[in-house]
Amino acid sequence: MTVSRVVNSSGNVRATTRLRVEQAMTELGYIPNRAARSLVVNKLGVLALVIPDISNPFFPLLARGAEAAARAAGYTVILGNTDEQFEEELAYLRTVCALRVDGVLLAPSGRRSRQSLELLARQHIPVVLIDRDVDGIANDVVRGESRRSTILLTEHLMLHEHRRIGLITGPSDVSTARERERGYRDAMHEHDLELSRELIHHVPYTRDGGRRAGQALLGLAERPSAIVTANNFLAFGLLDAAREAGLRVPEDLAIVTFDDVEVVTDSPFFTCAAQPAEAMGSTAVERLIARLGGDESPVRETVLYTELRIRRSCGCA
Amino acid sequence: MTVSRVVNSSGNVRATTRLRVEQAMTELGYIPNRAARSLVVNKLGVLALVIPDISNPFFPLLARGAEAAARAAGYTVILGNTDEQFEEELAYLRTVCALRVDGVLLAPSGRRSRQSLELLARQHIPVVLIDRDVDGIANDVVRGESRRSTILLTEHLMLHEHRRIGLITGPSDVSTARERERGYRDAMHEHDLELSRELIHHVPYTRDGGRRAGQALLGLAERPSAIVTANNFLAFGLLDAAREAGLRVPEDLAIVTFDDVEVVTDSPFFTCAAQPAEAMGSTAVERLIARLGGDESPVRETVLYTELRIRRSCGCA
DNA sequence: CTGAAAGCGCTTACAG
DNA sequence: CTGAAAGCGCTTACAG
Repeated sequence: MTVSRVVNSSGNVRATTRLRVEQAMTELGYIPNRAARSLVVNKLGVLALVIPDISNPFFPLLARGAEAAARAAGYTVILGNTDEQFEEELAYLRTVCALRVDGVLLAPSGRRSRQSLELLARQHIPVVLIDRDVDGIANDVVRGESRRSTILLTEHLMLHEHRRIGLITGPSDVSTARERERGYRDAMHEHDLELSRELIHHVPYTRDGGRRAGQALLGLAERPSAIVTANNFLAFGLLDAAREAGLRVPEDLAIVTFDDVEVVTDSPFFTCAAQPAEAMGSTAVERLIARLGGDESPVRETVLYTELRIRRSCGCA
Repeated sequence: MTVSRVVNSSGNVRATTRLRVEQAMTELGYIPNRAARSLVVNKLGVLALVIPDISNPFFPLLARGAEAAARAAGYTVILGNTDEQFEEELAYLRTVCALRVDGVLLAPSGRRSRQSLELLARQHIPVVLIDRDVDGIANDVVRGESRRSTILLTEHLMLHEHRRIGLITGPSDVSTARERERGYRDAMHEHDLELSRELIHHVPYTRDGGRRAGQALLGLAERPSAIVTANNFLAFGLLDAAREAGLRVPEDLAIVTFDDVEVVTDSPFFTCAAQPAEAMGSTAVERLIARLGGDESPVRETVLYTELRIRRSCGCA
């Protein structure tokens, strides 16, 4: 009991007693058991972050932002990777429920993640969605601006006189993929450009997905002179396809994309909409911690704006 | 008690009783509290993975390998990022000790990580070092082969007739940086090439570090015609410096490096020693789980070999 | 200022 | 086959 008071610096302890306790603690290397503590105070001090693809540099950056904000608030983040598989997501969430983490940040794998949210709601574990939203259920979400940014990207291609413009986006299952498609469609429509089905491809958010969609688009009788891709992997895959087809970028094919991966690339090449990944992570943590602190304000959507970075892949000098 | 038997399928329970329990469980959405369980069985089912730089794609890959192996064995991995700061590492490890995780995988920040190992030993938490070793203390370690691979890289440059070859490696604090330096020195010595101090640079494992060291090397009165870098960030930084100096790679400057980041790069450009990051993660987890299972065999060093990938940055067609 | 009692949600060992 | 008792390492509320 007295030890507990010293550890938590709660209540009054005589100075000499405190010293004796502290000395014994360092002597024994005593570290209080937080799992045991959590049993009675109902707080573990741990937040779970669930991301769909750890090999996409966007998510590690987001994780770093989350971690920094969590640490500042005295929380530890545990990270889970789902490889875009709903089953893995659900399994991981069951585990974190069993661990009784205080809250969850979830970048959902897709539409079925609604079940994930239902599980967490039932366990009374607060969640903040991150990067992607889930249909049919209202939940706090922190995400990037997708639609408007894609309009800007598409219009930038039009400035370069492109009129036949293709789109490669992610699975229609994923909110960001749909929003980016919407932005593309809006821009094309707005400027009276042809919006044909063969110009729009939904594929997994992978390099191979981008390559396949690229092959299809570049194999078209009337091939597009420019293509918008919805993330960095898709852009690289498209670049692969262009090379295979013997096309130069941007001379023969202009490309603009979502996401910037400048940390791990040579000289930045892609004109892109760069999402503030770290800020997304930290903002989501702040929202979650507010909920943990008893904030009962209405469900909130926080949209962080992206920055357009003009590089060379669009045809700019 | 009966519920416990059903949950753990231990002991005998009448079929009808079991059914009633199971029904109640799904009805209530009951998920057993693992923290409470751990208090009595002394096992949490959680492994901590501590990495120094989540923004370096090498570590997320390693994390994915660790996660897959852990999941296969029924463990959950929690990930911590230390940003190469020993203080962060120690703080994170204190937390995982307090959480009473079953074991730790540690990619240490440097020499001072010896204290980390001492902390964990004192708490009787098994550790496996990963990627990097720590001096002055014997511990299981799973790492890549650094010295011999660097010899091969350096000799490959010699095949291209280079004789004045520079090295940019990480902090001498970090075992991989030292081993790679050793490989470079051995190769140079073996072939009677000049080994001068001005040709060897120790810098942080960052793009900026690579750039600064590159500026220094390329500013030399007699500048090297080829440079070995000890990781992917250093290689990109050197490329930046080469561009600033108006040098073409590989025509004016040949580069070979450690680590391959093909997932997130355009067409693979760097001739490199590619470490099997995922295998390192999974192998380390297997070692750790063996220790958890009571394996008391002598401390073991597991060295995974790298693959030399010949690309264009060295001057090969 | 200090400590004995009760309880958090589990499991182990024992009794019936 | 089922359940009451004790205990894991803590904290809360109370007594002294």
